[in-house]
Amino acid sequence: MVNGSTRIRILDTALDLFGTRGVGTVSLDDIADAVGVRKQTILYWFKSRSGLIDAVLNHAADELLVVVEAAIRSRGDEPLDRVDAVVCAVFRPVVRRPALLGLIREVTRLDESHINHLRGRLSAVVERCVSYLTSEMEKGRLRTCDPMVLAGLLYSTVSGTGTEPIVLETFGWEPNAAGLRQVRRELRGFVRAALQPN
Amino acid sequence: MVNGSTRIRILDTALDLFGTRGVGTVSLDDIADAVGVRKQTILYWFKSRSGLIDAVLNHAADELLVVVEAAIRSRGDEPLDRVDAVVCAVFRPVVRRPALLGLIREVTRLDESHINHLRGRLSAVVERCVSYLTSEMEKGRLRTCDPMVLAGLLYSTVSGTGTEPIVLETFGWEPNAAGLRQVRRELRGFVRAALQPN
DNA sequence: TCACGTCTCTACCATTTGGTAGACAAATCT
DNA sequence: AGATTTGTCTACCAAATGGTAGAGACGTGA
Repeated sequence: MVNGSTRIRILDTALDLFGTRGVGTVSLDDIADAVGVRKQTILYWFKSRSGLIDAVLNHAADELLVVVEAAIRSRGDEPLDRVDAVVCAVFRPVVRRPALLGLIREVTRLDESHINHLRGRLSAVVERCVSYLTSEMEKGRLRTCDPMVLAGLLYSTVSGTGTEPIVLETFGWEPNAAGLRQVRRELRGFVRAALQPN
Repeated sequence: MVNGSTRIRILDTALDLFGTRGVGTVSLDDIADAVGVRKQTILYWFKSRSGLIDAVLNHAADELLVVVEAAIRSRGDEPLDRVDAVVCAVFRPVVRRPALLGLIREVTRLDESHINHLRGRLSAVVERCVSYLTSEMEKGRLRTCDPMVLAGLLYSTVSGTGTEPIVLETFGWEPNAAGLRQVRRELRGFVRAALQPN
């Protein structure tokens, strides 16, 4: 039998745990317990912890790429609308799968090899975004600035907002569906204002 | 003898390691090695790992509070200039002590007790910021929106920019002094544009 | 000099970690 | 049926972890 189900379950569970608690603090036993299987089963499907991490990063990149690619293509010609669509797209996992952005954010804590692995997977979208911003700036339809850094700033804002509910709570935010919609609305307004051509 | 020097050295080193590599992945032995002392010396100065973490969070909060308080008071009346001053103040540690914001960002990964501890230390500044934004919005000198969420967004943007050099590198940024100045300039322009009243 | 508090050390310990070796059952192939 | 592959398990292991117990070096006050 092509029993991929165990493999997938491990991958999904690992993504959730890595993304919410941090890669470094989650042990194979933790993952195994959550899946309902023994640690050795994980080491059967993935040759080592490090191999599992790479696989999970791939898994996450896949999920993110699909979402973003679709959003980039969607909606009309106006750049503010388009960026808005991407922001919404990236924000969706915040609700549906909070661990996803949390995992991407873990890059900083990973070692060189994993970093490069993830970078390789994401570089295509990143370049797309930067060159899109560049061309729209040249047409004067976005506030003129360094498009590369701007892309980084946008990422930081969206990702930070999505991955740090605890920080938002410190600012007085309430973590429920209504609060989340509110955050998304403000986030969109914020980005729109920051990009408006002058 | 009042030999506080060992204690301070432990605190400083722990802050750096916790902030750059993540709290969960740094062991007492790692810290001890970096300080040039044995693990048991750490456990003499701090009653447990958890106690050390709290002490380090205090240490970080102190450092951050001083910087921010000073910036809030400085400069004239114009809110955009004032926010700009705070952004610059928070950005300074990015250059001088990259671990500082990195540690604050670790909140998400900590457990309830440490979260509350840190929250208690930072709540005063946070409230100050939010009420300041509120009053300036009422006067129509800032773009009107939810001041609480806005504060969170600003934090995410600044902190993310400062703590994720690796992400910025993925976007093509080069990590040197000139690059850093460039990032700061763009960051300030970004925030300014986002806050401009309409 | 002697007693005492301060500070760092060596020597352990129980638990947890990533990983290896190989038994065992079920399914698949010949 | 018999042989082989697939998937999960039990039984280990060496290294690292947070933590305890207590020895010894050092200076200070009586």
